[in-house]
Amino acid sequence: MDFKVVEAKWQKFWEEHPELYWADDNIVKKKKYILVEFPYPSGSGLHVGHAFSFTGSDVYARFKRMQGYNVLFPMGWDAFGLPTENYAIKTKRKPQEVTKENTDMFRGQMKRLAYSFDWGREINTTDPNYYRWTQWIFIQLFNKGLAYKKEMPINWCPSCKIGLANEEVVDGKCERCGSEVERRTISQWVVKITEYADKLLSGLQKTDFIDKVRQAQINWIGKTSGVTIDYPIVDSNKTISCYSTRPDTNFGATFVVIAPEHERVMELTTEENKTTVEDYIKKSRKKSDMERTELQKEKTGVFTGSYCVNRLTGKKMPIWVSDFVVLTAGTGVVVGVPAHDQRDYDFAKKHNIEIIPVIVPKDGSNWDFGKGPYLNIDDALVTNSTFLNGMTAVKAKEKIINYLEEKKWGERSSNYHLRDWIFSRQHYWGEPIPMIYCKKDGWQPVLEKDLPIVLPEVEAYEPSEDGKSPLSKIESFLKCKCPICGGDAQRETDTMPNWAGSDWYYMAYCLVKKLKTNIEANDTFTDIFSDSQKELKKWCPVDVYVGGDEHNTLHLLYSRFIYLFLYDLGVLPKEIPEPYYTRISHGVILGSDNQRMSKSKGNVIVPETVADKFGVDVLRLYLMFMGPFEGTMAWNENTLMGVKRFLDRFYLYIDNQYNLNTDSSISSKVIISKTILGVSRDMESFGYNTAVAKLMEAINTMDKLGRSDLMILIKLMAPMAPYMAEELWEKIGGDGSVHQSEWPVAELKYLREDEVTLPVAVNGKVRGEIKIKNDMIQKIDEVIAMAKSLEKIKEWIDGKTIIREIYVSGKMVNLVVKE
RNA sequence: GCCGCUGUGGUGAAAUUGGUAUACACGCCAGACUUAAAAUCUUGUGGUAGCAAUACCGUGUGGGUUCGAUUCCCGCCAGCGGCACCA
Repeated sequence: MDFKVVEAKWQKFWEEHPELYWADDNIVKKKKYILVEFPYPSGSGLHVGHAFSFTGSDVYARFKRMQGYNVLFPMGWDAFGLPTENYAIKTKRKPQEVTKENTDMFRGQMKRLAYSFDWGREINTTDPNYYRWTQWIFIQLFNKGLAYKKEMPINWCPSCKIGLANEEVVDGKCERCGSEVERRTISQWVVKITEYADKLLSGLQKTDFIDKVRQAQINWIGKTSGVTIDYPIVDSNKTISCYSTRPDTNFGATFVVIAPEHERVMELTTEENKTTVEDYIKKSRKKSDMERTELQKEKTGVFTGSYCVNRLTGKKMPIWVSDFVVLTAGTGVVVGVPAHDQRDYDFAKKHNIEIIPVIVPKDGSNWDFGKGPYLNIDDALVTNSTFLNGMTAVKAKEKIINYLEEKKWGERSSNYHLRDWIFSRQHYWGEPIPMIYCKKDGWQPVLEKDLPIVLPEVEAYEPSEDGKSPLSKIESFLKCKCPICGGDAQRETDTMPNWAGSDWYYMAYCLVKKLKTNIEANDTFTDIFSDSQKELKKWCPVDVYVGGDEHNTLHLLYSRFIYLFLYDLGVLPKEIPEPYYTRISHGVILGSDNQRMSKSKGNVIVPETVADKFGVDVLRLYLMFMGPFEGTMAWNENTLMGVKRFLDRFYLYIDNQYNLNTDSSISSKVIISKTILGVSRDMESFGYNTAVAKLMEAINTMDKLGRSDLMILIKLMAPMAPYMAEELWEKIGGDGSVHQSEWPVAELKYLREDEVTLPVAVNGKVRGEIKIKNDMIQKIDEVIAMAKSLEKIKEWIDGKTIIREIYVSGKMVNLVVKE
């Protein structure tokens, strides 16, 4: 088979028949929404990771279509982002143009690799018709009080010249470029995702994510529960609040520590400590997050001069400042119980603070507090704590929280690892945040009729040292009128983070036809949403969401949040509380040296090159055969050659007999039925490696087949090798496109074998086998008698006593003997 | 430290979820075709012993449950991924 000729032929055919892969909004048929993460269209084209996940998803989509589902399998472009902006700056071109080129390239490559996307639903996050919706969503967040402007210390990447979300900082370095991140204080838009922490947590129960993903989400949200305790400040009528998950140890509290960035630090600092505290704050501000965590053994800190009172014991506790306390965790102030917390212990030791044990081992043994804190919770009893004495730590925690609440000294509360979401980016190539600042009216959202706020075409997009967005230098963009008073006002010049466009793209695919609807005077976006209930109800939730592990926390959480928010807003169908039903995480392909592919290592495999050399079908089949879909596996040219051999053999096998007038032999019929069953089951669970193995086995063991069974084989092959299947389907005279043919169903009569081979074991070790007719399966005594009469078995049981005879119906016989 | 995952031939990996361990593929050995090579095809291929039938051992490791464990339970070892001074 000359794959180049065949590919060209069918590519043309598919191009002329896009309806093959259209999802139908109107037809009454069971639906399947199969979503694969849309790519960032970089200048280097589709890489092998894309090819892998797209092929896996495509095989599933084709399989489901053939099974009679109305399949929605869309594709689009997550096209805002720094690489394009940087590239545009370097080449002095417009990001819009560069994006257009890149998406054209990606689309072409995808079509060549035969992905059966519904191209009628293509979306692009940089299309103003798309991002006006992204902007509209932001306005809804603002209107509900979930988006607010705040002076915030941010993670600043000096190389990208951009503020980064906490999530984008890895090991104190910029996730993209690897430069050391600095701290800067900038006024930023922040989205209160924390308000949805509990809903994001409980909503997980309505999904069927794989455990790994579910756990990742739970850990990321990181809910703990405890109590916020107010400690009165000495010589003041104020209090200071600390969050604690271990109030059961609170009788042992001896000091309080406040984070250096905390707004109340100076208020607590007495005159004589002012200079030392100020010095300390300055020093710790200079430290990057990296340094702060690197130096974790050394618990530095200074005394503020103030004290507060532990009302449980009446003890005066000194208030210290230390950068081991994280401002954004809890209240940013920590109560120190050195006897039962490693960090508190280290701090107390260093600064000579009293250590009071209040938890002891249950078994009465002595703990040497000179060596370290006692951290055990399970086998511990409370002591030295008046009314808590003798209780287990768990019981004491409940009791003390109730007590503190009664006394109004504290309040039961929860804390989350999840942080509010910094939404501002000081860059050009992103969605403009649709807000206006008026001196008189403050921050106001852009009126719906004025959406989208389109990115102006600019000459220079370089980010600047002052950290301001390039848009701030464009007068015509900056200046505007206040939507309330009509007076002079200024536009927000920050743009949105990359996540914004991908937060709701799976919904956009459903209502793609309405995305461009004109907003008339009386129309609103909400109206269009309401008008789209039919489409949303039709397709959502996403049945299978295929993506990479790297998006299991952030993207998945952000987009779930946006969905839950819009759901509460009432614009989404009531019966669909979560956007994604299942999540499949695809594996990673390493270079042939078992290392991550990278240009510097020279181990990059380009899918197009492989397709040029061996054909698309070989590439696709090989990707599916490499190993389990979720696994990490290395590229191996030898295995690829094996797959090529198989495809050649498969083609010849059909080509040699499709016009012979033979009938299938019974044994071949049996193999065909088993293969149908096995391949279908494997495809259902993304077990493509074993699906291919079963097809290989079939070809290896089968003799001549009749026409209808050859057609079945072609169909089974169609999702993975779409070109060859289409070619063979035409040869054999099948109707239309093989991809619209019906998925075969195994014939039960061939699956029912009339003879079963049973292994016979003695003491669990297989020593022989018997063949029994089907109607014998239930006859226990006869089967066991047969087993015992086997010559080979006799050798093992003669002269011994059979103490047990086990017959697992239709499975095996086991005889337990004793000397 | 916390959470999650993985460990099976020379290699990538299977095993219908407790019932013949190593399917399928690569690699390797031998053979056929060829002047030769490549390609293709055929046979063999977990280890040890044996000419052989066969026997014993064998799924990281040590225990346990069971007639029977790659599969379930407990401990350990190694590796991978994520989070981490979160109070």
